[in-house]
Amino acid sequence: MYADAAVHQISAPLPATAEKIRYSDRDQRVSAFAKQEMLFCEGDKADNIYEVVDGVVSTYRILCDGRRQVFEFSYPGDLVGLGNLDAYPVNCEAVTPSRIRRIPKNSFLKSIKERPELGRKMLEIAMSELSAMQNHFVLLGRKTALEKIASFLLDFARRNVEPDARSATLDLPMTRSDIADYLGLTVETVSRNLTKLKLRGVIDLPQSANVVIRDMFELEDLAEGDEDTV
Amino acid sequence: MYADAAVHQISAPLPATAEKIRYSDRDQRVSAFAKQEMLFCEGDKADNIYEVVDGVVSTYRILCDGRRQVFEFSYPGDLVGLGNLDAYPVNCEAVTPSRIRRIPKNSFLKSIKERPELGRKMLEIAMSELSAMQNHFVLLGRKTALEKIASFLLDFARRNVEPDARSATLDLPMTRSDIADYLGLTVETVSRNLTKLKLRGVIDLPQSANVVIRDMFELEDLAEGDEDTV
DNA sequence: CGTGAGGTTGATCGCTTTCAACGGAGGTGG
DNA sequence: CCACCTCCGTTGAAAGCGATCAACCTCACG
Repeated sequence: MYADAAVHQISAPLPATAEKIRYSDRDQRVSAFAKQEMLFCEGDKADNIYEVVDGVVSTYRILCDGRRQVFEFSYPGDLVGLGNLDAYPVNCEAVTPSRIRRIPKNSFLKSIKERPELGRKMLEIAMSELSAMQNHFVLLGRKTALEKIASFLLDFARRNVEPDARSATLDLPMTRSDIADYLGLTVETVSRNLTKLKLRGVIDLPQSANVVIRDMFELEDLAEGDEDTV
Repeated sequence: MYADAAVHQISAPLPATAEKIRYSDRDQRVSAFAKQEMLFCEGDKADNIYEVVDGVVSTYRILCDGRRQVFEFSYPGDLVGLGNLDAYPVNCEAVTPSRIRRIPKNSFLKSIKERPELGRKMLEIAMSELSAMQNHFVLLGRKTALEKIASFLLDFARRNVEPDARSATLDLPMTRSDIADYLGLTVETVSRNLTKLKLRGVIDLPQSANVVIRDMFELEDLAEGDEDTV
């Protein structure tokens, strides 16, 4: 459902790239992670890069007093753990039971060195990652709680349904706490604003993990703060 | 002062790279921009990349209702306008009078294609950019106003003074409004918290653009929210 | 059936925003 | 050269949004 790689091109142009990376021992390196199991921790030696084969993982950092910021959710085809530091600067854990391919950083770098076009592809990916992050800066810095929730649902919907759909059914793999820490809110505020959207008739919430977007366009308006005409 | 390229290695490993890019018409492409003059606007055709030779520029986006989010300040040696989109997704304007080198995107891409090691260098830069952005996510999503201000001053100080200095004098090139929009605050809140830091004796404010950090370590504590022991 | 984690809702608090007034610095024109 | 004006920054008062604290609900699981 949410992990449907087939409809996952928009914000994750990685599959094509990842597919080009062929290792002799490629499939032995895929292993399973339970929900909430760590792929790696902040400070661990950054020897590997990970490709999400199936499931969802989150990347986050925790401040000394417990505050947490989730940086991104990664979906099948996405790579995590990339970076030029010796140690991972972030934590990474499975949000759902996942299958993850471990790619030794050395061989990854070697591949890039051997095939410049691969490096350019990676650069392209990094760039589009950068521009995707700009949207999130706007969200964190300038949007209200309601706008954040609307934007989040919309982003999630866009990777799972055809672009011009007017409605959508989503199965959110992450908890309210994950969402809150991704949007810079508390769980209570996330919950309250989901309820608010439901009362306004923009979405439906058959179950807590199941969101039905009734009107995509209205949600888009709310996400941009265009108005409050509901 | 703030534009001292010599002490500008930490967050901008670009000079070395930029220096490797030699064009026959290299110096003809440097032009001057007045304060607040736009280098390019959101939606403009992204034909050029710009290197800050001297001065400071800001990159930002504005929502339809006027809310603004500044993504970054770029300093001498930094490149702006990179990206794989046809149109710039952001606005870019000079914060101070600046000298800017325009680099046609074509020739830039050609250079990368011709010299793979340049592409790898760029990838490295993009990566470290990504990890720098993570710090800003934490700041925007989880830090209080005081922590944001402290973090901002600290970041700015780190690019202008030797790493182990206990105090520092800064000349902030940007306005309170720029700072506010960078930190996701209002000008009033920025002003109030600078005053608060001053009253606590952590900083001094001889003039509004001039900040003296009296105790770097204390500022670091405040930036991380370690405590409020002042 | 009991238990515990995740989710929702209510009441209250407090930080940041908003609205408003004022002060100072720089620039322009009389 | 000075008066004026405008922009930027600061400060005060009040409002509002999201956080906090707390209770309760729901559901999966042992």
